[in-house]
Amino acid sequence: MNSESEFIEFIKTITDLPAEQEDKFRALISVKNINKGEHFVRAGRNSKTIAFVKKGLFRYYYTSEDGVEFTKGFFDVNSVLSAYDAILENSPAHYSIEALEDAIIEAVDYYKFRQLFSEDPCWNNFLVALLQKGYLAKVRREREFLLMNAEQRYHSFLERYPDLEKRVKQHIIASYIGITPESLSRIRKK
Amino acid sequence: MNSESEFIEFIKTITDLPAEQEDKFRALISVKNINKGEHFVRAGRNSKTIAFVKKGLFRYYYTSEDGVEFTKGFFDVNSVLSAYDAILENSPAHYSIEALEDAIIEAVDYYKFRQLFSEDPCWNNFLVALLQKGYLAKVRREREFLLMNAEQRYHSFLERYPDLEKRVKQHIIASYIGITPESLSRIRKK
DNA sequence: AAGGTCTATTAACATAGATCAATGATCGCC
DNA sequence: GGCGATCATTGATCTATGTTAATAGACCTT
Repeated sequence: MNSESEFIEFIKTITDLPAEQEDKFRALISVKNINKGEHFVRAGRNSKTIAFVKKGLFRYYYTSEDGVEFTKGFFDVNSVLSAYDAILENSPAHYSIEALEDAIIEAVDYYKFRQLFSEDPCWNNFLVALLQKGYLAKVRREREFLLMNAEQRYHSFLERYPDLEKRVKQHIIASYIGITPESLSRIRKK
Repeated sequence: MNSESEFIEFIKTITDLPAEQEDKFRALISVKNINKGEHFVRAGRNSKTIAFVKKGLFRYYYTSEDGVEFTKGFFDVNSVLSAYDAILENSPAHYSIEALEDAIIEAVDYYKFRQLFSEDPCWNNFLVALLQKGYLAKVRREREFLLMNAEQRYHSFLERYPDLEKRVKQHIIASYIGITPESLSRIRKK
């Protein structure tokens, strides 16, 4: 009997997964704990792993030259993590991925995963679905930066991530919205 | 003898294209002229066409509630145009796509194109490549909005689109950077 | 070439959000 | 349960960019 994999369950919600491919994929998975404050990816390092979040919460963030952090996004349970652009370009990641809560992930080496691609079209289907989701999220975010002021972006954050306001510190939310913690404090007072 | 298609040549630079698929795809293409100022996609309308730019220059732009335009991006010769998020969601486009110069495109109905997908994996390869490119562009742009001020974003624009400064009006460049034409004028004076 | 319509520049003022600094509130830890 | 460290709030300024408005230049069109 095989061990359970939530990653595989997740993939099955997106595409048909032949039993053979399922087994091959399962062999690539290793389960890892990441404690709050630890990193899955660090800016400046090459990365070659993708992972599925079984438990916990992550954020992606940039660090500017003068050390200020800017949060790109939040990834809760049932998300796929990766420094995908860095993997594709085989270059150091521009950003870091940090656990905001104690987490458990299922990690897979991208290059080993990539080898499955030519064996069955299900993987391309899966990748297309992931990319489309990521693309839609970025398009939405771009629209927000172009069209909205800080207060509107805060409300958009609340709508999109209704439970994160309690789970995430103010200064991290502020860095997601693109303002200072002081400004966010003032906006919230209203 | 078949007519030339730059769209097909472009696809061949990305993936192997079996002769049978090439013929089927060619049958879907219709060549169209779009004059400067005319639209390929209009915000608020459903769209179901993708197109390849043979000649000319396009921009994607949002229009805010109070009628102000914000340019998402520029698409020169050898680019693929589509309101892809709107097509995926089968919903009205949030943005418009306008010709900034007299243009010639090769247009293809997305749903007819989509029917080819199950016939050969080359189409998924092609789609993954397009999505990755789009995704990388959005990631870069998000980073710029989070980390850079207006002047830095202007210089980033100049690096990325070296020849567009001459071809595109100031107020459109300003709307891409996310500032007013007046502010851009001041930045350029330096 | 004159007139009209876009487009770009410039200046004066307004404002959102940043910065700096001080004070309070929370939270983990011995 | 107290103490230091982190985090949030608040107030006083500062600055980048927006707004408004006026002018000047560019580009058509007849």
